[in-house]
Amino acid sequence: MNAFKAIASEPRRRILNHLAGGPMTVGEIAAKFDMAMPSISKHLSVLKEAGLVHEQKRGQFVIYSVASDNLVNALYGFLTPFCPDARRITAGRKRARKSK
Amino acid sequence: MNAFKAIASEPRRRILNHLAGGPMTVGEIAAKFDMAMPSISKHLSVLKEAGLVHEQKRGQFVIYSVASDNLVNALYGFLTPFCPDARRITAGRKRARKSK
DNA sequence: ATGATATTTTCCTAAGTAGGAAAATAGCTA
DNA sequence: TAGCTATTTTCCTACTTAGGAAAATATCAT
Repeated sequence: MNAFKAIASEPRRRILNHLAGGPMTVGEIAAKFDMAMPSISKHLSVLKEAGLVHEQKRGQFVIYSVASDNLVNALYGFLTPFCPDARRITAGRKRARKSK
Repeated sequence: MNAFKAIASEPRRRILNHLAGGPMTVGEIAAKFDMAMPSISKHLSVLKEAGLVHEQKRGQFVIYSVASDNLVNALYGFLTPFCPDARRITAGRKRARKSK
């Protein structure tokens, strides 16, 4: 159950949540976070290892997407409205989507 | 959301699961795990900090119990039947209860 | 092939964590 | 009080992780 370790990290939870806005490339994700791309890439590989995201190569790009079929993800999505911290992250995502 | 970090550790998930059998003292818990009592005690304090267990002092004993009102715990309980690893842990608990 | 862009890998350092042993604390009982 | 038991705290070592910089890889466009 690596998924628990994967979501134990706040940066990864934020990435996962940002990714919930739809499939996107590593660069698009990195642009939204104050973190170097290699670090983002490593977090993504942890999430992939845990089965929480899917990866699809498109030319030079790698498109990541939430593994919505994953039960843990589903539960986390369900949990979000109830947890202050998770809610804060979600609020940030909505803000980001609007301002785009 | 320290709960995620708390359940990211397999020993803590096992402790939590063992504790689901009912309230018990640190010694009773430690007896079931191949780990020194101080280590168990520290794991319990992490779980308590995360709000996943309750603590009640009874003389020289400290009785711990699952914080069943905690949403994360509830979700973990729900998740158990679906996850191979979680199921293995649960099986261990049932075995332990029967052999008592 | 050359150059440009996207991503990952490698290597490093700083920080966090797990677990044990021994000491400290708390509370019971005589 | 002293002695006993239960638990926690402190201190230590080994291991893991996060994150950045630089190098390597992959793919596209010329």
